[in-house]
Formats: sequence, structure tokens, C-alpha cells
Amino acid sequence: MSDARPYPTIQVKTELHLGDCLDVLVQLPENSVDLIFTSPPYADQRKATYGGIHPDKYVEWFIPIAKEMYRVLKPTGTFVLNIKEKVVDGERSTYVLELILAMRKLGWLWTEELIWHKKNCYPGKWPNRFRDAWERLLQFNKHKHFNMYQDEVMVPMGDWANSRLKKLSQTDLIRDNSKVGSGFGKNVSNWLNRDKAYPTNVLHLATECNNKNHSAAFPEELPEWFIKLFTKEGDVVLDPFMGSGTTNKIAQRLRRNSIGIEILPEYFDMVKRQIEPDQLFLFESKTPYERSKSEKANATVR
Amino acid sequence: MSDARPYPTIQVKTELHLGDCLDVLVQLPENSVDLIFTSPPYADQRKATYGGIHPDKYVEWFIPIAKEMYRVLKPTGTFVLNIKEKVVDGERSTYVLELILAMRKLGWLWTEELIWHKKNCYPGKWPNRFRDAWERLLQFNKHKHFNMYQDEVMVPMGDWANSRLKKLSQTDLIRDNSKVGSGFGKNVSNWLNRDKAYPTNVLHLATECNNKNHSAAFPEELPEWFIKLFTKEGDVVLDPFMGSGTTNKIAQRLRRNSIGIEILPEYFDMVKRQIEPDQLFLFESKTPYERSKSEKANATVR
DNA sequence: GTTCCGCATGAATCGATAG
DNA sequence: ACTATCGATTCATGCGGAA
Repeated sequence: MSDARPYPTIQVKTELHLGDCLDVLVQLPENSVDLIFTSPPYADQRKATYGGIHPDKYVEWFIPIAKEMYRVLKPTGTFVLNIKEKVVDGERSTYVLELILAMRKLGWLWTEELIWHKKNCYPGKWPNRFRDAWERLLQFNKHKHFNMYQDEVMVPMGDWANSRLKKLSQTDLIRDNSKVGSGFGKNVSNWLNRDKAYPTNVLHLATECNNKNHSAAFPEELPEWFIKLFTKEGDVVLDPFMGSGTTNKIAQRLRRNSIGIEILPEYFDMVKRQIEPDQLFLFESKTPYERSKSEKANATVR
Repeated sequence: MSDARPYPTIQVKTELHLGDCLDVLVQLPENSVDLIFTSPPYADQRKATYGGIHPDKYVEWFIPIAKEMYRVLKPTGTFVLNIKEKVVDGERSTYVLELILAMRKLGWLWTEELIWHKKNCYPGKWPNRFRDAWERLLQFNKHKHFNMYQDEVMVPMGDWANSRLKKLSQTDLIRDNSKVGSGFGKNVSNWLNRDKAYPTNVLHLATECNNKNHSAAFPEELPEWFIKLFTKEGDVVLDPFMGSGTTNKIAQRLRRNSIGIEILPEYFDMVKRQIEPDQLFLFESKTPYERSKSEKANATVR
């Protein structure tokens, strides 16, 4: 190979499945995915496009899927669930709370709840509540120790840093020295020429919906942040409710392998046109693996 | 009376109770409070000052208190609970989720969950999580219809969407009008040329370090926002876990009657020195009402 | 009176060490 | 094994004193 680049480009694969989420999940190999990032249909929220799951049935519907996701995720992997409960009869529904409790019974660890603070949410007015400007990003893991690449998502520091960086070595050096006589070398190097800080568990992103064709698209920054944080190049990202394919497109751009599952042909076809063809693997119907429920066998692999 | 002012100043009363929260609550009359705003000791979090409740016992401990709060709140009143679960063994504790479910069984409606996005959160770095920059503000009500004075908490327009609205008026407006025949375009034009907007359910405030004497003071803006939103002058505000008395001090400043309950004499004494004396009513010990558990009877009422 | 700069300090959490 | 204590880590804010 006459590749002059110092680091060879990793060839990644994007695998798109047309079909029911659970049907496809059961066929994926266990311990094979590094990150699951998804935004499932909210209860009764998108009736027009998906079936619409009644709030009372939501946990019941989701648990078998959660079980399969647990199986396919690597022990060091992470599952991030973007969800928000809807208002029913003047009250917030409790199905998300119940879902967290139910998932813990399956063995999932509820590691953290991050907040997506939406910068520009839609204007509107109700007599008994204000505009909803946030959604949950529930982080689940199989084990207490998982892969996390915090340096990949650092953010610029506040303005105060400008003035502080000048004199910083004086005070911080002393403060660190006063406690222990040793180890200050490392501490100082942490702070010298520092212009970035680690982020918090609140993501302040715009509500930007580039994909007008899908009713529930999140901004690209959202999957991007989690893909950078929880995977490295060549890892595998899964979105079992692909929708307009934002997660998969970002995964491809960041050189991660990805798997997307979508039940509606319209979205499936739309996404497949937007993925680089030479990296695309399509499973438009029921056969790449052994299938029990179907006798059709016409997989299309490009 | 030779009061020349167009609106007479309402004389408000601040009632401070020294004692256990539950013991005092049972003596308060039913349907007498317009807003309960409080921040109870988080599980195991203020061990040094308060006892510290084990996460597993938290719901059990809180439920009797929630029951009494339900009794004393007016049908049109609101209960706002500021709380956040701690991390236990690498996982977020679930006692807050369980608390919400348990409170609904008592009859409370879980109307909304607002977010306090903390501008300056606690620093630190851990291998598996980022800094925690938000807390829950759980809104509970007795009935679907409650008092809410939204106009009192409007924010300057620039804070959220000047640019967004200009865009809306040109692109989204046209798109939405063509898509759905609804009158959304008209609604948007209502928002233009206005200098104030309704806020969202995310409050972006700093944590104040003003109150050196109490370990867990929230910023004054927090109770202020809810007092303005859910009460009017002359109404009654209750904080059953008074602490440094921020809620009561703000209530007094905003001309609301208020009741504060505190179990630690240090905080009780500190607060009582900071309240305008001519409006102060003290119940430093066990008698203003009938007491079953105590024989002491030395109430101090000024 | 302003503005600037230094400084202490938080509803924290992890991992290691000690009982 | 399981619990309690301790040191290390980190960043935005408001205060007070100085220019």
C-alpha cells in the first residue's frame, strides 16, 4: 500500500437494518457494541408516524428491548437513553421513573442522568406550566468500570481563566505544597497553559432539527458528544431506533462502525441514501442471520 | 389613618418554630398554606450538621412529612421540593424516583419537574462522571387547578430568543404555515416586538456562598422565583426545613406571611435575628398548641 | 465611586487504607 | 467481606482590599 499518511484511515462499516427493533436485536451477537445511543418513540407522542405506545404500557414494551441491549453491549460499553415523559392529564407521566427502576432489576446500573438543556425551545404558553426546555439523557452501564474518554469533550474555560493563568503557578503551587510535600510537579503540569475544562452533566445545546422529514430528530451535537465520550475510532455504535439516522451519520463521520435499526421504510431509504455507499451494509429484510419468524430470505448486501 | 399611599402596606407575619418538622406540622391548621418551598436534608449529605438519613430509609422517613404537608396546603396551593440524589457505589440512588411514586400514592399530583442548572457547581474530576451541575425542583399539587401568576416571573427577551424569533419570522413561520394550516404564524408574531418573555422550566442560577453559617443555602433567586410565581402578597409560605431561613427572609421582603420550622437552635437563633422584629412570632418550644409528647410549656410569643 | 485582582470555598465523588 | 475515614482532584463565583 502506498499510503503516505502517518495514520492509516480506518475503514468503518455502517450496517442498516430494516425491521422491528426487537427482531433485529436478537440476531446481533452478544458483547459486540461499545455504545448504544438512542431516542425511542416517546409514549403516545408520535402517533402519526409510529404506533404510539400508551404511557401505561411503555415499561412493559421497553423491557424486552432493554434486555437484548444488555446482551449485545460489551461489558465496558455504555447505553445512553434520550427520553422525556409527556404530560398526561396535567401531570408528568411516571413511566420514565418506572423504566429506570425496572431496568435496574434487569441488571443495568443507572450510572448518571445528564440533562439536555435546550437553548431555543419553541415559544408557547400554557396556564399551568412553562415551556419544556430540557430532556433526560439516562446513562446505563453493565459494570462500574466502563470506557470513558473525558479529554475528547473538554470545553473552553470561563473568562476568569485569562487573568488567573498569569499568576496561577504561585498560589496553586503553594496550596498543593502545603498539604503534601511531594507530587506537586504533576499538579502544576495539570494547570499550566490550561485553557479547557471538563464539562458538567448539563449539555446546553440548541434544539436544531435539520431533518425536517423526521418528527423527532435531535441536534447532531448530541450523539457527537456521547460518541466522542464513550467510544474511540473503530468502535461500534448502535441506534435501535434510527429514525433519520443522525447517530449513524455522525458515527460514520467520526470513523466509528455503526448499526442502525428502523422499522419504517421511508426513513430507512432516506438514511441509506445519505451514508457513504462504500461503507454501507444493508439488511433490508429478514435473512442475514437465522430467522425463526420469517421464511423470506432476500437480504441485500452491497 | 393618614396613609397617602394608594395601596396600603400589607402587614405580614413571620412565624418561626423551633422543633422537629413533623411535630410542628401536625399542629398547623389544614388548608392554610399557599406555597411550601423547601430543601430537605438530602440523604446522608449533611451528616455533620443534621443526622443524615440513609438512602434506603429516605422515602420511609419523608412520607409522614409529605402527608402532613398535603393536609396543611390549600387546595389551590403548590409544593416545590428541591432535591438531588447522591451517588452510591458508582450509581445514582433511586430514592428520589421512589419518593415521587410514593407521593403520588398519597394523592399528590406530580405536576412538573423543573431544573436548577447551577452556574458554578462543585469542582472535581472522576474517572466515570462529570461534575454535577443540576438539581431537581419537583412541583406537586393537590389539584389540577392551582394558583400560578406567570406574569410575575417574566424575563427580558434577550435572554433567550431574539435571534431565534427573527429566524422564525422568516423561515419557520412560512414553512409551518404551509405545512399545517394552523394559526401558528399569528402566534409567533405575537412574540415579536415584545421585551419580556415567559421563562422555561430550566432555571439557570448560581449557587451563592453568602450564607457561611449554613452548609446548604440555595441562592435567594430560587425561593424568590417560586414565591412570585405561586403566591401573591399576603399569602402564606411554609418552609418545614428552614435552615438559614432564605425562604422566610425572601417571603418577608415580598410581603408574604411565612412559617419556618427548624430543628437546630443555632440556625433558629440566627434566622430570628434577621427577621424584622415587629413581624416576628416565635414558637421556641413545645406549647403554642396542644402537645402530646411533651409536658414543657414555655412558649415565647412576641 | 469604579475596576481590577487575589482568594476562599462549595448539598461532590473516587480509590485507597484502616478497622 | 464490609464499613468508615481520608486525601486528591477541580472550577466558577462573590467577597474584600488595592489601584
